[in-house]
Amino acid sequence: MNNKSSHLRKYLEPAQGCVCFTIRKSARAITQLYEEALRPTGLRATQFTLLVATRVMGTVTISNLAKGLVMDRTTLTRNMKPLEKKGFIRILPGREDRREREVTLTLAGQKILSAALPLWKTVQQSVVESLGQNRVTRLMKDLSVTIQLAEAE
Amino acid sequence: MNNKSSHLRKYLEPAQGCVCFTIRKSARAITQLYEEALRPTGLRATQFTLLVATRVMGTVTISNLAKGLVMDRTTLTRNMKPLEKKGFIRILPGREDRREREVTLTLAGQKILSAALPLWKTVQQSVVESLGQNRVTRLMKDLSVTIQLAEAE
DNA sequence: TCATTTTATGTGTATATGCTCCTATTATTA
DNA sequence: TAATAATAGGAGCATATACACATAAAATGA
Repeated sequence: MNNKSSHLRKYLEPAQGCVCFTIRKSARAITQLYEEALRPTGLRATQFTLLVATRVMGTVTISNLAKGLVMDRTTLTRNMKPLEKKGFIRILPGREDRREREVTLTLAGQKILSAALPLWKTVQQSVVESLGQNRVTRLMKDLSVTIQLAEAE
Repeated sequence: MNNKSSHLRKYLEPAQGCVCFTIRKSARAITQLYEEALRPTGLRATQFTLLVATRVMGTVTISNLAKGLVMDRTTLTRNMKPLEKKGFIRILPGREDRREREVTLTLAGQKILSAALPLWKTVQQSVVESLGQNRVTRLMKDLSVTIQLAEAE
């Protein structure tokens, strides 16, 4: 046994068994598929998510939206920038509380979202078919528990 | 039913059922836990991963390492920069093939890795305990299948 | 051998991520 | 009510991510 492999055993577990690494790797992998599918719209995976979330939540503040996305508040602010620049969302000062900033989907935002929806549906169905509905359902549940772990902090 | 919610139904599935969104959200959440744990070492989650991978693979080229990590080659090149700057890895031109660049762990890299290992172990065990070993095992398997989906491209 | 192709890598650009420190506004309390 | 605390948000900084394009070197083929 040479010097290189003498203590390798120690590092096989953090290499292969690390929950963080595996989830991050999977995030990179799955993002490839969705971004490939959304490319005709010019939307990134995150951007599609933000538009959908804004659509579902209606007019919403930065912090509330960030909580729902388990995303840092400052990250969300910056992620909104490209969408605002393209005119898909509008950010206005809160009327009741002037500290707040209210995010709203514009008409252009609704249009791009409508265009993106069938593309999302296609790749989503493709992924569900490849993985199998049972595995997807199970995976989503298990990931939800993982997410709650961080939310509990 | 007002105008706002009239077609909301369409967007509940992409909001709650999107595999990409859920995995990415989970990646953000779990990364918080591991980076919090690794903070005393000054290593980010990705950096710890890169050091471990380099340790396990021994001297390795950028492209081969990128394949193993399911990470874009150019992403890996840039991710290596902070580690190189801190002296944890060394990148040298390939001796046989001068196009290649060989990544090696330095002594300082081995030291920081040794220091980080128990911190990783603690947070990993904590996560496994919180999620339950069964769920973790299942989750890792399901995520592996997801990763293979992108590798098949 | 020399032209062509393939391979390994880097750069420019844009977005994604979150921590620390800062300001403005609202809420609380002495 | 005035001082203080709490809250919402932004800016600076560093890292993470990957596509398009460019370069250098090795492999291939006529």
